[in-house]
Amino acid sequence: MTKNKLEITDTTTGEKIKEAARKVFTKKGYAATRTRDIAEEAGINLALLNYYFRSKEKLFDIVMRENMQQLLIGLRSVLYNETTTLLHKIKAIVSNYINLLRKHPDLPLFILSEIKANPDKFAMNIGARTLLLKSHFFKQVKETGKGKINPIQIIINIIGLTVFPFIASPLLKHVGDLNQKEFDALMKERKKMIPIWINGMLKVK
Amino acid sequence: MTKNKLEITDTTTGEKIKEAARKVFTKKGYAATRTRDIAEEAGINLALLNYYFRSKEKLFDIVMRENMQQLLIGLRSVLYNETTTLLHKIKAIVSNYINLLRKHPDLPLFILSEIKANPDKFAMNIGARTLLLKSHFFKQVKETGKGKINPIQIIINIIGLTVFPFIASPLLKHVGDLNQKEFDALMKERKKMIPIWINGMLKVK
DNA sequence: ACCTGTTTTAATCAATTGATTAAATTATTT
DNA sequence: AAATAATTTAATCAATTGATTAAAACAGGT
Repeated sequence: MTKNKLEITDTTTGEKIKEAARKVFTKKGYAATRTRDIAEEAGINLALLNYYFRSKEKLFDIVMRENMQQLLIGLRSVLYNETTTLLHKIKAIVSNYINLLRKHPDLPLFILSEIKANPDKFAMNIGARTLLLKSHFFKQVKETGKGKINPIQIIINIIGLTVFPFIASPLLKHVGDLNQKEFDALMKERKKMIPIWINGMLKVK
Repeated sequence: MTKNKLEITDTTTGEKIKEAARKVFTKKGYAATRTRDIAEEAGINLALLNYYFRSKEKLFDIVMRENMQQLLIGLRSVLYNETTTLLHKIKAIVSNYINLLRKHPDLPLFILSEIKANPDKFAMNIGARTLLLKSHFFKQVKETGKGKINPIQIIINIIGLTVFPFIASPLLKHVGDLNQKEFDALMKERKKMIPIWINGMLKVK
C-alpha cells in the first residue's frame, strides 16, 4: 500500500503527525511544544516524527507555511475583483475572516507570536506585500479616502477590528464577563458592523 | 550597605535580575526564555537568580504582575472622572496607551500570549472586570450608544484599534513596506484619528 | 582583628528534550 | 514462499535546562 487506497480521510502516518503538530504548535507555540506531546497527540512513536519530518523545526515550517497559506486562500480573488464595490469587498473580507477565525481562533496569536520570535524567517514573503499594494482593493481604498486618510490606516483598521477580538479573547471574555456563546454572538454582530464602521472612517472629514 | 545608600538608580542585584528578566521574558516569552539568558543579560551568576527569586516561575510572576500593573496605572483616574466628556476620556486613553506602547511595543503580544498559555493563572483578577464595568466611562459609552450598539463592541474597538498595530507590527511593517520611522508616524496619527473614528461609531444609525 | 551574617561563585545534579540507532514488524515485489 | 523494501518500536544518546550545594568573598558590628 505505497500509494492511495484512496485513504478514507487521508490518514497517513505523516498526515496524522502533521495534524497533531498543527494542533499542539498552534495551541502552545513552538518553544513550549515538546515533540513528545505531538507524538502522543498523534498516537505514534516519537521516532516516527523524525522519520517523516527530519526535525521539529522542519515539521513546524511545514505547518506554519500551510497555516499562512490558509489565511491567504481566497483573498486574491476578492482583492483583485474589478467588478465589485469597495464596500462589497470589505464585507467579503471581514465575513470570510470572522468565519475562519471562529473555526481557528488561535491562528492569529500563534502566527504573530512566531513572526515576532523569528522575523527573518518570514521576511522572504515579498508576495504578500504586492498582493495587497497592487490590488484593485487597495486602489479603491486610496481613492475613496482621497488624500484625507492614509490607506494603510484603513487596512490596519479592517484587520485590527476583525482579528483583535480573537487575539484578546481570553482577556475580553474575562473583563467583559462573556461565555463562549456570548463571545460568538459578538463576533457574528461584528460581521455586520465592521464594514459600516470602516465606511464611516472613509467618509471622515 | 544593607539598606539604601539611596541606590543611584536602585541597581540592587535583585533589581538588575528583575529588569533583565523583564527584557528577556518580554522579548522571547516564558517558554523560550532560558534562566541563563537572564543571568547573562543581568551580568550575574546564574545561582543568584534562584537565590533572590527562588525559581524562574516566581520571577516571571513578579515581572508579569508589574507589567500588567503598568497597563492599569492611571487608567482608573480617567475611567472614573465624572467631570469629563466621553470623547475627552477616549482621547486620554488612546493617547496614553499609544505613548506607552511606543516605549514598550512588545508588551501586548507578550501579555496576551502568556494569558492564553495559562488562563487560570490570570483568572483571579476580578478587579479588572469591575474597574471597567462599574466606571463612569462605561456608563457614558452605554448611554451614548443608547441601545443601538453593545458597549462592549465599542470597548473592543478602542482597545483593538489602539493595540493591534503594535501586536502586528512586524507583519504591518513588512506588507506595508514601512520602516520604524514611518510606523511611528502612523501611530502618532492614530492618536488623533482613533477618537474620531470611535466617535463615528457611536453615532452610527 | 575577630566574629557573624549576607552575597557571590564554580561545580554539579537530576530531569527533560530533540534526535538517533538497531532491531522488530509489516508490506510489497519477485 | 522468499527476498526486499518500508515502516514501526524500544532503547539510548548527548545537549540543554532549572535548580542546588558547598565553599569563597564580602560586609558590618563588636
